[in-house]
Amino acid sequence: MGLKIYNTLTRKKETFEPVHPGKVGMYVCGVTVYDMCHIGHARSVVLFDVIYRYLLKSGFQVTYVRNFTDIDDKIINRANKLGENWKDLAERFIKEFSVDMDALGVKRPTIEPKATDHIPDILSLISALIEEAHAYEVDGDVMFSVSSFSPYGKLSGKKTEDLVSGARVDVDEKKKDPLDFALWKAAKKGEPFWNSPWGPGRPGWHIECSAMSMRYLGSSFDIHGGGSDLTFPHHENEIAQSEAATGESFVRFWIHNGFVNIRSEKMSKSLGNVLNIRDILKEVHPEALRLFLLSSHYRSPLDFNDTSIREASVGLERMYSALMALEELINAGGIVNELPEELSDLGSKFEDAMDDDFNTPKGLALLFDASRAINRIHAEAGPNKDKIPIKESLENVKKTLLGWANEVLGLLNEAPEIFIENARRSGAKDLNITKEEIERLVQERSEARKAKNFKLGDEIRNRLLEYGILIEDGPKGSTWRVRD
RNA sequence: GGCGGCUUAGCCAAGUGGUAAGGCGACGGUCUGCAAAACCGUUAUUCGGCGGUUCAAAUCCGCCAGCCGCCUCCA
Repeated sequence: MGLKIYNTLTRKKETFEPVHPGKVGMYVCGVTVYDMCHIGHARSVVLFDVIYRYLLKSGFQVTYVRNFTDIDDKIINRANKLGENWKDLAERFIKEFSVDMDALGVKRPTIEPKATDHIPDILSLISALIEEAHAYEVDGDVMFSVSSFSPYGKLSGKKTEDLVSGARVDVDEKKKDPLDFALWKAAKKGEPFWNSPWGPGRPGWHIECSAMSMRYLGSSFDIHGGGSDLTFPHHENEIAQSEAATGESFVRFWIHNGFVNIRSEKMSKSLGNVLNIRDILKEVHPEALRLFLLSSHYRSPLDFNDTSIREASVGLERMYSALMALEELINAGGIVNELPEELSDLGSKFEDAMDDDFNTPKGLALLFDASRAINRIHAEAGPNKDKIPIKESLENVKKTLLGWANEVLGLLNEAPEIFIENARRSGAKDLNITKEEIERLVQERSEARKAKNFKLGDEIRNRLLEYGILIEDGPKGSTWRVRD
């Protein structure tokens, strides 16, 4: 069928064909490292992680570049405020970022370049732009001349006339045109700087991404991604800088993800509702967060609230529970030759879903369909081997299921029985009763029940319930879990 | 003001011309001493409203209503 991707540049789904057959160059705007990462960052990173994983699974040789912006006004301001060296601050948050990404099960990109490691690339790119009269120097600053690049606005769909009349563009004495933007900023007193042909200073925000992406992927590459807010001005400016400098088409496919809202409100520092990844993961399993982030289409807005994240956790448990049932069926082995459609077609249907602009909600629906089919076999077969498919085909189902759920979506990494056990016991440390005491009471109740003393058994069950402990009686005896 | 997007069951959410995926919840059932958990089943004659195009529309076009994003640092 072939991969189709919605391209912001053309506003259409287009068939994906890389510049060099079999190889993909992908650049995604990373984070400015001045604070902890929030759930909005998580959405973007997880989306492109899934895209990266899918391209790899499709057989492409992928060079995936995700940068760190480690020099910027926000970093300098924060460092000054905290009395910390700006470089130390940036390094500190790069480490924190990596901790969060590892926790989220995000695959490391091929290259994670830092802006400050690429000053020579940035300088030569700026020099080229000045030579071609696409940029000019004023008092140690270098500005890009927007009017020198006629396609300006092609990504965001903006017309330069509209932008000029929109009164929100800063008027700056140094700019020949209000739309011009800084490529190089002259250092103010006490600010970090690098030497340049225009004096000491530091790179503007947009130029670093042009420099780093072209450094690793060439002047024309396949995919560039980021949050939808970066479309303008950041990505628009990247196109202008890069294409003005090289005369080549910069990027084939622009992919932008939608925003995460918090309880129907925009997440912002002023509203005080910014949710850090670190804090969320104290309450929520990382895979549940991934499932949540992938449960609606990547371009749609996504609302984070107690219900939505709870649903994701429950859904994940459902998948693990089916995986456990599948493993039991494999161990039992059977004689049935055919598989239900939900299991035999899983691979090709999942691929179709992903090929259709990375339709992860549809993919998840297929995984739930497969889960139900597995559970149905499990429930109907019982101990009868004549109702269970043969071992080999069940093993193929598991391979396919994990091939997509695990390799591509980054879910179902754990052994199911361990996952389910942990999910049941999570939060036990916050209770007013020790684990040993719980175990003792459960044991006491089991003995009472064995003696048909159900009155005492129920009494103990109620007592434990007051502590927030639920008893579950199964064929292998009684177990307990923390009530939600 | 300019540009773009969205509106599908109680809630979340796929579906861009061929007659409504999936999840949560709710309800019914299996299991159980009774529960719980798990599992199974049921749950939109209809896609914001009104017109139009078509053999056929949630899907295309027009108008109206409501919501949202970007235009300024932002994933």
